[in-house]
Amino acid sequence: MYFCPQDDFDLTRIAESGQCFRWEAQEDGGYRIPYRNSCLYIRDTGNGQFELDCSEEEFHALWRDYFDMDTDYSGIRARVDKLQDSFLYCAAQAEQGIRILRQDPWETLVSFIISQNRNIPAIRRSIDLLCRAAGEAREDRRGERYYAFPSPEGILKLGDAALDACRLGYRAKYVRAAAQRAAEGLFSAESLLETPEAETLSALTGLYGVGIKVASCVSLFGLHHLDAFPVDVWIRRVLEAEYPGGYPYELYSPYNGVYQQYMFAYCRRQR
DNA sequence: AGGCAGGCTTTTA
DNA sequence: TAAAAGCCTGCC
Repeated sequence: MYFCPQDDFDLTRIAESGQCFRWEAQEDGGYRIPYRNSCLYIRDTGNGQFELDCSEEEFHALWRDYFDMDTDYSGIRARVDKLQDSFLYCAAQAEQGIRILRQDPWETLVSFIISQNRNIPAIRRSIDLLCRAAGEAREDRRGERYYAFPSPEGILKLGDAALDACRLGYRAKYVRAAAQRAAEGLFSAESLLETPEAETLSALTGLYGVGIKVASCVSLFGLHHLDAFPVDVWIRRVLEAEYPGGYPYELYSPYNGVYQQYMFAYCRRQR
């Protein structure tokens, strides 16, 4: 099918924005995207049209929500005043096309536990190894194999050696602990979607190996709390350099997380 | 109590 | 060799 988005929608900027780690770039410039029980090939044809290999029904049932098509990103960008905050204005202009995906909460939690103190290629590699080791093998619509993200039980079935082979380093014990809590029914990433936003950060930081940064990333990228504002080394530098008098969180609420994402991508592009 | 130094795996540049 | 979408532990 073909899809003509009426709002910001740039696959490459989303893929490189550091919120998702399992999109696979294809030779035709498109991407293969595994999500829940499906796997999508999507490609920008260049005429404002995107080619997808799913049915209209599946698009409306699954992918429209995944791409967060009910949120108005151009409207969110338009809230930034060019004169009042020229830095954020430039960042949002430069990174126009980014959206915050509605990703699976469990996958997002494990992914950002794995992300700590590592660069993006290393994160992607570990997640891929984990999916191959513990995820269910499936076939996409082209008959190519892909792996679902492993359940807590799937991760627990791995022995220490198998988990170490995923190159998680000292994070392996954090991943195992989260899987343990989930398997025991003491924690549910999915249920946080129904939890009041104010309680989610403490619920997440209660997990071994989850600090405020990882919890904020899970809130933003896994629970779609668009006001969550992860502060990592890049954002810390930006806040020091561009907002010496303090960053105006209240002004940009409830979309601080979206603006954070523009700034993050913009800064990394300048490197 | 709350802040800070040191350590942690592995990969990449 | 240093840095990388950090966090835990122990010390003060």
